[in-house]
Amino acid sequence: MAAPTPVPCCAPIARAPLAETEAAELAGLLKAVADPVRLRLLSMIGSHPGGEACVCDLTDAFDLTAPTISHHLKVLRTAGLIDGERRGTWVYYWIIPETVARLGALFIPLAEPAPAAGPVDVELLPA
Amino acid sequence: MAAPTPVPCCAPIARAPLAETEAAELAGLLKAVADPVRLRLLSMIGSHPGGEACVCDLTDAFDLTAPTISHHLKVLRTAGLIDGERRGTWVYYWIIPETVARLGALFIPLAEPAPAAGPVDVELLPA
DNA sequence: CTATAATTTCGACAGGTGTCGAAGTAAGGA
DNA sequence: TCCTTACTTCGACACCTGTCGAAATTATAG
Repeated sequence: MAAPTPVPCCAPIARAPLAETEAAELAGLLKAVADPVRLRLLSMIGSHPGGEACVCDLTDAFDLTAPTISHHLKVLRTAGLIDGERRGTWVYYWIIPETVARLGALFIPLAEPAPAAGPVDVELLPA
Repeated sequence: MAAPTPVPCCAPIARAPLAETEAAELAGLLKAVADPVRLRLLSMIGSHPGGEACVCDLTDAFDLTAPTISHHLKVLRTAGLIDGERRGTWVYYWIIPETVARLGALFIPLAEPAPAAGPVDVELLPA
């Protein structure tokens, strides 16, 4: 089974009208990520060697106080985008890839501009 | 040439630390979409037959006044997510798929849960 | 040319959000 | 035990944002 799917067009968000509750939930997730600092935090955590970063590694990269960084990390954590734990003196955070992928899945237009194998005949929209 | 890429792991956002300017720009895009009403508007426009929708079609689906809907449409348009034009009495809007796809590209973890063909050994993160 | 309908712009206001400094908590070291 | 370091919580404040009603704009119909 390689392609039982009817190869639909467009991103999921453009395929069928979003329900009210679903929209509210997704908007919450998006709000968490719709901030330059949090976007960079997420990126720094995810790209850190080992897949996790200590808060001390993150704070120095910003012109912000520790409470502010802590606040942003809390927002990301509450949204389910990262998780973390204290290990001795330091607190480490890591990305929850499932949640990140959920965001991407909303907007991807079906297939990446990747070396897709298969009968991919992507047309984004008839314009 | 089908795959000169070294098959990287993770979503782009988790691959390398986002630059400050890039983060600011992307956050702007995300802010535009981080609202339940705008998310639904985008979805309704994109899924409308013909790929475009009249404002009159959109307004009725919400418990909001026309000025408010107009405001949200303006936010989406300013962000480059939709465009529109007046045709006679009505104003029509349509999605700009490029911009939507750009959002998705940030978060997709490389390959979809699709029947990927190739030496794909996706592990999102070593947890 | 006036009336009517569709949409946008404008001003105003309540509520949400990012930031800080000060204080609190937790762990390690002298 | 007390001090220092790492991080979080708490209050406060400026600013941004979603919403509305009223008025302006654009186009069609009489």
